Amino acid sequence: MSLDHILLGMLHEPASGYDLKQEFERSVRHFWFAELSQIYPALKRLEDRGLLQSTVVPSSRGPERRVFETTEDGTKALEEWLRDEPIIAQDRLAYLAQLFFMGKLEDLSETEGFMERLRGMMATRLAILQAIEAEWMGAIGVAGDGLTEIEDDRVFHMYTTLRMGIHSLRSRVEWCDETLNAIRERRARAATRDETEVTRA
Amino acid sequence: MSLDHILLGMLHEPASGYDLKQEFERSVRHFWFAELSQIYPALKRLEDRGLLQSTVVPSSRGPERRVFETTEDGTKALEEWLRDEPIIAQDRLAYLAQLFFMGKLEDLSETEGFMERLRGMMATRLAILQAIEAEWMGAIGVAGDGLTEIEDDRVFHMYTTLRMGIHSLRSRVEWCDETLNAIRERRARAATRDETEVTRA
DNA sequence: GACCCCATGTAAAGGGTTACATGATTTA
DNA sequence: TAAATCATGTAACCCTTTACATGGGGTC
Repeated sequence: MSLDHILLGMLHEPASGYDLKQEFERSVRHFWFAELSQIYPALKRLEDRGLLQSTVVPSSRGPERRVFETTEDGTKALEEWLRDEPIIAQDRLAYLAQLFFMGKLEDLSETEGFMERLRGMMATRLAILQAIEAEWMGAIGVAGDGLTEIEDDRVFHMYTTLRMGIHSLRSRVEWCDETLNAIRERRARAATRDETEVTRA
Repeated sequence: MSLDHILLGMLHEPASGYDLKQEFERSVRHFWFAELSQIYPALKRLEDRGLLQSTVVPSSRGPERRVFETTEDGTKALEEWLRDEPIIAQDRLAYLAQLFFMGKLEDLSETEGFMERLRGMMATRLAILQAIEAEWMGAIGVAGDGLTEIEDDRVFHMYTTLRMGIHSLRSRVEWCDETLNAIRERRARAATRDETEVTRA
């Protein structure tokens, strides 16, 4: 299971479930999401299987913390997963399903509105990733091509996943634009046809 | 739930669960996937909720077929869903998670192999979608820009989803290439550095 | 006779979301 | 004193995957 391996990957240094949730939001949010209510039992499972071990430590503020660290078996399991074939899951894109059947509404202005809202959402996400990229590049003091100028190999790997998000969202925005153009052309043509008919009548 | 609505969308004419599975493979496979064992109970649920009704009919070959058709309520439910906001689910891209942590292997050739295999998979999928597009364009006898030349609005809607798949996979392949180039540059640089050190020693 | 396609399902297990419960400390 | 943050969890439900069960008809 991927969540388990992501948790193993994040535990290069000891951390609690709560810490790991923060880390999720900070660093892998663009390709994975997990609720706390999913993380806690996952950590317990991993400990039961001997891939993690935990100790309870008092917290400076708030209740006690259960802090996990990787065992040797945990590291082995992670490396095995990293050497696996690329895991590609089935896409399930509900908004494409909506669009696919939207012809049934027999009103292209519905589709136009839908695509405009979709474009907005995609563009917002793209802007967020680009801001993260800019911030990163600033932090490491890199000006030109991040991919070749990054020193650290670990940072390089992380950065490539951000690049994927940017490529992907850019292509989605482009697709929205292509589609919106086509819709507008179709609507314009339909309007002209109607006018001609009205004039003729 | 989206599966339910996709089934409603597909039932413009009466069909059995088995038929609908074929239809899944034929027409929405690039953005949705469902097992038969998921489709049968889904149809039952929809019938219980009054959005579908079914009749059992004998089959020319094999066992009896349970054929479903939409009710008025079913059509209403579908249209409501179509008028909803675009539904964007959380992406969960396991292969990006693998890549994100792959620096831990401390061997860029592992990453290179991984990215080559990933590129292969993406390119294969892209080729499949492009073949479908070509076939389609041939079938409707359209030569130039499909999006504006398609007559039927329903066909237009379906075609846009195929275009999304093509855009998306093309951008993934491009990202793989960008990443592979960067990896090769890094490896070349590392090799040069090693040589210099060997010469010096 | 073996195998594939037609056709319908159930059952168990895995993975994810939403809601609920609890309670301490810090900040406005 | 109210709200936010720290911190850990459980429970119910929903969706998906995998495995199992059944049996007729046609083809090699």
